[in-house]
Amino acid sequence: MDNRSIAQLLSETADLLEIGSGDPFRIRSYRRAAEAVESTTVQLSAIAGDAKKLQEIPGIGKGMAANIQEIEKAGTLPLREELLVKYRPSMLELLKLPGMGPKSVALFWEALQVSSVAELETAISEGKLKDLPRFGEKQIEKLRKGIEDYKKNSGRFLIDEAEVAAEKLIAYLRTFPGIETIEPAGSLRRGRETVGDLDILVTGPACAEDVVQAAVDHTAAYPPIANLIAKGQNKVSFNLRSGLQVDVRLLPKGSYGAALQYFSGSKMHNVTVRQRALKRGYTLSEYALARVEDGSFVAGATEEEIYAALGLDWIPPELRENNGELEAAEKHTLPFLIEQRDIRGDVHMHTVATDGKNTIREMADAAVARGYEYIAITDHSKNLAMTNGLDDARALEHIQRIREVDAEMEGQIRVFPGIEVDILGDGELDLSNEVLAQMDVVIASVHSLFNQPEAEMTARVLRAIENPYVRILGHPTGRLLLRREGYQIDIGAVIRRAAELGVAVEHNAYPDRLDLCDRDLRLAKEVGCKISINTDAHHTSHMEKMRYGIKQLRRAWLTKADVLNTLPAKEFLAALRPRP
DNA sequence: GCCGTTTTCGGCCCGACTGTTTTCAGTCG
Repeated sequence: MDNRSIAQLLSETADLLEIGSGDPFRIRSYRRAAEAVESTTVQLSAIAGDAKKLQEIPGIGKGMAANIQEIEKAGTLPLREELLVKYRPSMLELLKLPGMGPKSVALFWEALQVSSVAELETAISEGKLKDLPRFGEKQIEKLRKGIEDYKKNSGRFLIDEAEVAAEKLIAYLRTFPGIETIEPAGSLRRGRETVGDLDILVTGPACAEDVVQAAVDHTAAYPPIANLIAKGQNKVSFNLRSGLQVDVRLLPKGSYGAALQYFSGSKMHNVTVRQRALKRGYTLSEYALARVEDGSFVAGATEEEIYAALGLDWIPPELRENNGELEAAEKHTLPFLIEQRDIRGDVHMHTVATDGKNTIREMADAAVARGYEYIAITDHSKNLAMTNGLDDARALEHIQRIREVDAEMEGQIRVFPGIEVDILGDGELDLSNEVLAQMDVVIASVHSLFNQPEAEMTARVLRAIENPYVRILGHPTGRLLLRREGYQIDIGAVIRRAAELGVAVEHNAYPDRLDLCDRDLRLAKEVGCKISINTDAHHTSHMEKMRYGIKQLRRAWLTKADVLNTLPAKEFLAALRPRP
């Protein structure tokens, strides 16, 4: 089993223990172990036979090593199964609702036998929550809203999860002789932040009509399949254990481009493209572009030849949303979208000084390996007590160490001193201006001010960016995909004011964050607000997540020129808001 | 359940916010 799945089992066990109000410290060690498993670079299945090696991972002791061995052997662990008899698996889903913790799940179960989102919804509409302690009007309304938001997103998966699932399947399919090209289509290819299901298109000699059956059988024999939905002539559909639905289509080379175009969507883009085809006497299907009068073949092997036959430049999948991309493709004015390799630095990251997992030096080395020219170390400030946030004195010491590492790197990379300072309830920052003045990169972030009225929330953030030392606004909307809609904030007003002040707004590239949606990013570009894209890395491996954020920027039509950290080190600093 | 020991058990990042209290529990980061 892969590390991610092991981590998930451990973390679910922690949740269940918490619902059963187990020993809080025992619960914490399950969570810590889950985190450790997730972030270790060692593949656990490779060392599962050796309990000593497992225990070398910090957070894994004797008992947890045994648990992991049991998971490898049996696919689950006894404690979890035991708890799932007592409680219901659907309770884990309840925990995902905003404001729902283990205590509330336990309460609803004991008092009302409510164990799922659907049952909770019914209980609310029947007014059964009213008699429960701690649940007044506001709490109930919050839950109602939370369920609504949850239902909007449920059944969708974060882009990185979908991509990992796609990569594994692709590696498996590649082992079959005669399969040459495999590509994900659908919303994954368009770079949507979440995907509903996975569309994989396959071609090669093995997909020719007369021989495709063997390749179809091979696909249907993919070991991780949890539930085979359908196996047809050239299509296999199934669910993975995560619930993600996958459709694999095996197509002859001649129609591969047409299929890729068709299944990449979006729906509205395709409608417009087909209308255009009809106007020119063609008809476009997932098999080919053909003449209307006699059905004769015009194009189909590649997307390029199809778009070209319609008088269009090839359109990057991220732009296929019927937002003017056809007009631009016709006039040859499609933008040169930003690419991963344009990014020269990641300027929001944490170290062991607060809640990061690596040292300053380790982060710097990892950034060198990625080819970056600079990074900024921006640990938390004291208001985030649980992260061991820095106060003025510690922040000053930390800057000193950052400068030392910067010198150690001897120009291989620049390491800028910075801080992610917290915005307090009154819009003030929790470190002194004297200290902030020492930092190259001051990111002001909202962290813990949920459930404020929108006007209040917006006023606080606007107040915070008036502080002349603030150079970047960190996770400006605070949204967490699939879990919560985000802070209630007038992001338009914030972006406009940031533009006036010269404060950059951050797009957090981490897949469950992806702070700004494409609408916000387009607005930022429109009003001249500077944008910086960062991963908020708490571990060297997190820097990899940059590519998911890049897709969002591309979807918003952004180019290299629109993003601050595509600049070389000196120019980057110079482009930040000038210090007083 | 992990860790670090004064090796055998005690300590384990904690403060802010909210809504419900009438002194606090639950959730969040």
